[in-house]
Amino acid sequence: MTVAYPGPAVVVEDVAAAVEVMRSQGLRVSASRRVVLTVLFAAPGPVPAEQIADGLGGRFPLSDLGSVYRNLETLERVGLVRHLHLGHGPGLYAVAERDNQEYLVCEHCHAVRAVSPTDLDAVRGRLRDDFGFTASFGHFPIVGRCADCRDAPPRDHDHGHEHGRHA
Amino acid sequence: MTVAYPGPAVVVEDVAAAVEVMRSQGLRVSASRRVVLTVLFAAPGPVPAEQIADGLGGRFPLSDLGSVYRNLETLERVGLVRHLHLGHGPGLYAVAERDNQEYLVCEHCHAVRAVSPTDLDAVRGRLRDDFGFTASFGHFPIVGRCADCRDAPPRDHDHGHEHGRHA
DNA sequence: GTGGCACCTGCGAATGGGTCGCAGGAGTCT
DNA sequence: AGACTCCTGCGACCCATTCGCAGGTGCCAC
Repeated sequence: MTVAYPGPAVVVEDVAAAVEVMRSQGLRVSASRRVVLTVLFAAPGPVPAEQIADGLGGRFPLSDLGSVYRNLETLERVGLVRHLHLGHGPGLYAVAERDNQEYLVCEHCHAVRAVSPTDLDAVRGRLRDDFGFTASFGHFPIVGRCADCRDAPPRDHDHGHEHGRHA
Repeated sequence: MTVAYPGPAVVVEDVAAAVEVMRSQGLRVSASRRVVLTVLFAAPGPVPAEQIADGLGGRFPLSDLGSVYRNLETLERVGLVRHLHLGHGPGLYAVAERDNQEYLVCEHCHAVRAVSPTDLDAVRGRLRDDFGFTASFGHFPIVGRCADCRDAPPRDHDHGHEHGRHA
């Protein structure tokens, strides 16, 4: 990880278009990079690296987790991929264009709600007005209680093994 | 970690008072638990477990990191301690009463700004109004750009090895 | 003040997520 | 087709944290 210069998100809507971007950036188009992109496009939301290495349930076998991480980093550097951290648990990766969203995560039921950045502008505005701080909830989401769990008793407030369903 | 039932924060202002709470909870007051508390009270802000095991620069030598983790968990369960995650990097621990704060972390210069929960009520209010979501920024802070770094170019957006100074 | 028993400690090994170095393999350009 | 890199797979490694176990110790009762 540690993406030195995460480029601005590049908009592509399929693997072929992503491959074009890769070529235009001087990156080689290898089989494993195609698989990484294929899995990311096929996934319903952000997925952990290990799931990418599994090749979407064995349909696209990929051998090496280390290479997956390197490819994710490379693809993130050119802006095709992004990653985020939902609480604890492994980092999650997604196609940048398809996932330029910000997240609200319920610490109780682990539900994940994706919202478009503009929906959070009012919140961001308050933070800027009150603290001169410009928040971004893409990489580290907002954690708290969703409406359903507002009054639920505390349970445990650590580990994020379960990746809540997306709303 | 994985605190099963993090009790409500217990308010104590020194090690002696914390020891009282421990006794009242049926916990044994061991030397190493005293050291953990002493270090936490002496620290200027949240500190990683390893720094606790170091015993505040060797002044209070503690042998075993594993025991430190176990004690932190135990003390957190009774509400004397809490922990949080500032970006990447190890978890940070603090005396619950002294640190019932919420945090804003700059992803660029890693500065950490502690604010009292009430100062974020307006922000929380917007989130509740707009999404029915009750946010808490104590365990996972708000990440973004502080005023100084608002217009700085992107640099890297991962790893939090440096624990920014507190504001 | 001395047992005794459960709890706590220290140690070491293990786990999970992620990175790195290296040697060989495969895109790409000509 | 050749050559030059980059990319891959493998294994070792790192860090933060957890776990199992055997032995030590705080605390309560007598």
